[in-house]
Amino acid sequence: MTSELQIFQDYIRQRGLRRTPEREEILREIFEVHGHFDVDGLYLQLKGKGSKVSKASIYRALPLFIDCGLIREVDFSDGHWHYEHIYGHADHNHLRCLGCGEIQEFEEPTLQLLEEQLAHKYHYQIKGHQLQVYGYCTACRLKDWGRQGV
Amino acid sequence: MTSELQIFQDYIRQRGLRRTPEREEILREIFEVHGHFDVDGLYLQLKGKGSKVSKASIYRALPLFIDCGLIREVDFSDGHWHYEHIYGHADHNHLRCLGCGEIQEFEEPTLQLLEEQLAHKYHYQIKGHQLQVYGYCTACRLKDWGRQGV
DNA sequence: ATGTAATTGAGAATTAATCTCGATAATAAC
DNA sequence: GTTATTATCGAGATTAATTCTCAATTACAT
Repeated sequence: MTSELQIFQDYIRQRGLRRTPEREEILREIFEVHGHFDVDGLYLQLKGKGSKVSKASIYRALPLFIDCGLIREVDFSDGHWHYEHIYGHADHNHLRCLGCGEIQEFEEPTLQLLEEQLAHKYHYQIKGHQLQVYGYCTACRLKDWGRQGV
Repeated sequence: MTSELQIFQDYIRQRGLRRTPEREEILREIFEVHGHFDVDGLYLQLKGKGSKVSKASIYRALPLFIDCGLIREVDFSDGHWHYEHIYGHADHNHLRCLGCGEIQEFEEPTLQLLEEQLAHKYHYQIKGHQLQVYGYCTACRLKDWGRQGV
């Protein structure tokens, strides 16, 4: 059994929830894919493999995976949530092109220090952060003559 | 005339758009309020003052204010966009309590350097960033016994 | 085996945001 | 000032992501 599944099942047991084939199917699919995903894409992928899992179940399962630290929400400011693996992946942030939507991932270890400073200064228990940097990639900068200050 | 209005009118003229009482009303209201706001709150405030401005007009005006650098979108992960002044305010980020929603603002000047590094490394023209740090404030940590790892 | 209560799928409901369209009004040209 | 052009307006319809409802199912404890 993969350790993602193990983590999830420990979480399930600990919370008095139930192991269901649907939840395992969804989790397995998520960890077979690399990179970001969203609800719609995940649903279509599962459907394409003959799965009968409903969107409602996906919407219900994702918060559990988030809660046990396997995945997290990512905001690409395009009207719906995206998600990505946390488990087994180095912490990273996203540089997004406002023109074409391309995503570059980058690491910024100093944010760990920032979290500790903030925890101390404001007496917070920090659970995480989201850093999105946005701008225009070279290709889009050359394309869009109309825009200002480019 | 306030300089926010001046900036907006320069922008309007430059783009061949039109000065309308609705847009000025909305802009004036935004800059009378301090702190964050959202479309619904802004609409109700205007309505409360007897304004006839429609929500559609607010939705249409905000992108203009964003485009000319007066305000920006802020993501509090609660299902809709929030906005805040940029003009006349130091760049800052948000520390949000997952329990009660309290927002602490903090400055982190090193992100300016990070932007420059990213611009160089990935050949991007950086337009801005969003950093949200989230966790639990002292009060919420004491309240929520049920949660884990608190 | 049985009881219970968590979970499911299907579709309705909700909600933020966008779009449509006829009416209005800001600007430019005369 | 008058007129023409067309951006902008308000109201309501539409879209799309997400959540909710509810009856049927099923995981788990006893």
